[in-house]
Amino acid sequence: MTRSTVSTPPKPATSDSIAQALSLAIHEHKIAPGTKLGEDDLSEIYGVSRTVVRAALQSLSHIKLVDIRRNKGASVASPSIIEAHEVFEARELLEPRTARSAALRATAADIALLERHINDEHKALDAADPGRALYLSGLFHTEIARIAGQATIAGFIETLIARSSLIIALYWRRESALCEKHAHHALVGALADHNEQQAEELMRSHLVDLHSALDLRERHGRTLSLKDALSQ
Amino acid sequence: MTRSTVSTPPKPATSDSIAQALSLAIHEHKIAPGTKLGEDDLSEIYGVSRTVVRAALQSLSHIKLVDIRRNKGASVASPSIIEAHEVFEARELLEPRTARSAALRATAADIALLERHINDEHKALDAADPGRALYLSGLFHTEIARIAGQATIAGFIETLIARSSLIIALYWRRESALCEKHAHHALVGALADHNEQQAEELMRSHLVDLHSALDLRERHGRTLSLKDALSQ
DNA sequence: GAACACAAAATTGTATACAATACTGCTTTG
DNA sequence: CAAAGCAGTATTGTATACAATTTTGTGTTC
Repeated sequence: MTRSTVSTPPKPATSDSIAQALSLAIHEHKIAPGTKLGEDDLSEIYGVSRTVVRAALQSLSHIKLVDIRRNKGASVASPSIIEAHEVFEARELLEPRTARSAALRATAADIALLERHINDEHKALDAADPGRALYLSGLFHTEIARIAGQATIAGFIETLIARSSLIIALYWRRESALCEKHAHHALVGALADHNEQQAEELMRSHLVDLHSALDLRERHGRTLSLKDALSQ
Repeated sequence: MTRSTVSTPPKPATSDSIAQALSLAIHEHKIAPGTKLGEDDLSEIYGVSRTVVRAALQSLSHIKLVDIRRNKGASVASPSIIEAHEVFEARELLEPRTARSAALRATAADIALLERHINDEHKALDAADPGRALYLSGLFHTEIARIAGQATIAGFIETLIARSSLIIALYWRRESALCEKHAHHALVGALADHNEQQAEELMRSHLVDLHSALDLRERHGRTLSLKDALSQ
């Protein structure tokens, strides 16, 4: 996006930039849950010492995006079925309320921004880049939390959405025809109209739809934990 | 508590143990908001290198207990009035729901544990140790979140309670006669009876009481941000 | 041939050394 | 005398070196 020259410019990567790059890659499903994140590999990739890589990994582990086990190193987290339920239940608790607040406070600029987000999302889908579409979809939710003006809760939601990305990578059912484009569009409409009740209700049903589009049966649970235990 | 011998035993402190020790000290108001947390000082105190101290500080900064600014080091966070409101609004959103879930799931052992907590709280108050009483009071809330069985939300609440401790240190009004002992006791009663509605309502009013016992007027805001800007 | 034991390699945890930045106090100057 | 400039000190940021632990591969034994 920034510079499309041949090689990456020798920009001094900071721990934050590395965390963000990894976070983006995870969001876009470029790195699968369970993938080992070796410190030496990353330090070579980003041209910094392990010190700063470790800081980035620690940062990501605090939001449960990566899993650090002592003397075992870091790997992309793979949430269990229980955790998956918890994350979506938390979202169903927080986000409808947040959408209501956002409906109260949304300005014309906010609405325009959200519509641009949706537009980008469609473009990513048309470009057959579902990873980026998923990332933008998460950004849409984050943006609503920001509009609501509750930075604390917005922070929580941000981590929940990050974890949702992992959950979707693990448990998404192909069969379920997801058409959240409409859901997002309707939500923006409610926000633009300052219709609090509708915004809250649309957000709730949207999240319930997402939640039920996951395959969170037990059988997978066993497979997952075995695979998890084996994965390096 | 552990060993009351003369000097501290040469136990190898880990980054987690340091973070917990600092967290406890902040909870108990042994360290005031704004206090500088120099890396060299801490590394000497705990007998480890700055590496592990930095990890501990980073960990605490992620839950907003300490504030790290580049090239400026770490200091105990001092939440603004806006942040204070946000924290309590978030608590008022999360905790009543959590209390409801806890009322459903609380076992006899849970109730006994909570009653022991309240007892300890009273003992700390009698021993004229309000810092410890405050810490135990926070632990009471954390425990309820744990009983509710939603680890994700419980984690959020834990960070909110930690930040509440800072907020209370900054904005508590002496005048307000706090008698939350009764509130906690009544809450345990509702949990023991599995009375969801009452538990939710008691928690909500308890939090509203706490919130309104803070002095969050603007005038302090200016004083605070000035002091904040000056405090190294 | 399978299982165990042990040695070698790789990886993470911690400490230390060096570089960069911010802070302090003095001197100088108007 | 106030204010700005400058040198010295202190503190943080990063890289590297070493220690500890885990993993891997090989050889031995039953």
